[in-house]
Amino acid sequence: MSNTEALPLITPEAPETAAPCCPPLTERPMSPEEAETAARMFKALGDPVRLRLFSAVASHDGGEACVCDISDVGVSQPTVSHHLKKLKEAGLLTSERRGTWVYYRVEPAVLAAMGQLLGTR
Amino acid sequence: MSNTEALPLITPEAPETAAPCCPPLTERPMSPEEAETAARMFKALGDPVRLRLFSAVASHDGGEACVCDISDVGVSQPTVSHHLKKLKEAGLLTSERRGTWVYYRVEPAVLAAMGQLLGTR
DNA sequence: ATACTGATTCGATATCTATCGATATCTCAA
DNA sequence: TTGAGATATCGATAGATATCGAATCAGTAT
Repeated sequence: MSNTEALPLITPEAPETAAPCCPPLTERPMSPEEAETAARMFKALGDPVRLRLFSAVASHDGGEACVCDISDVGVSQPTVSHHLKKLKEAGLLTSERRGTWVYYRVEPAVLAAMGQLLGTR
Repeated sequence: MSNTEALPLITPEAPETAAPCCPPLTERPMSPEEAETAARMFKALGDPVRLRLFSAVASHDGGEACVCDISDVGVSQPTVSHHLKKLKEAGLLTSERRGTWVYYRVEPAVLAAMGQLLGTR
């Protein structure tokens, strides 16, 4: 098993039309379901190593980075791989193999969705 | 006895001038220190129960809520208290006792800081 | 094929965390 | 002072998670 399924923070079929998962945190109390969905994202970014990996990808030229470009975060290579998988499972990153290397990129609608959640505008 | 110190996402002395902890995630790779600080926040919101509690406080009239107003999240009273403490330790909430009740409110600079982190604008 | 490099998966482990019931603390009122 | 209601702390526990080395898989080049 372990099919690394992206969890639907935003509708995976049509990321352009991306309806964010939830209204702003401050608008009304979140429902249990909304909280479950949104917490997955926050949790994924709730580890320093993952946050650095995510930031490294997000800030990299062309909006994508090879694992080899970002692995220098002070943990072993399997651990890097583990964290990237978590970010992928949370729907924050996507990956694609091109030849020898695997490239990760930020799922664009996600940042917008999180921003909306925080009520920033 | 465990003084529940707020961690400095923003400078605690002068929340009005609040310099956020970090530049946008997408601007450059975060440093280990920045990641450590920011991850604490995300981690605090990375639990569904905590997210609901936070949202309940944030959306409550007057920007604050008594524990009794928000405890209906499906877990025991000690667990609610535990989660509120975590949110406080992460610098997301503050609390004040008024008579019999304890009121929690959102640390206002925090939402802005998180928004900035996500690069939403 | 064989060898080499990059990346993921596996299996083990130590630590962390969410949860609970019981208990303690605090405040007000009788 | 005694009692009751609201929160917080304590102690225990089951489950999650970050981490590693070893093994494996996937491509490329020799």
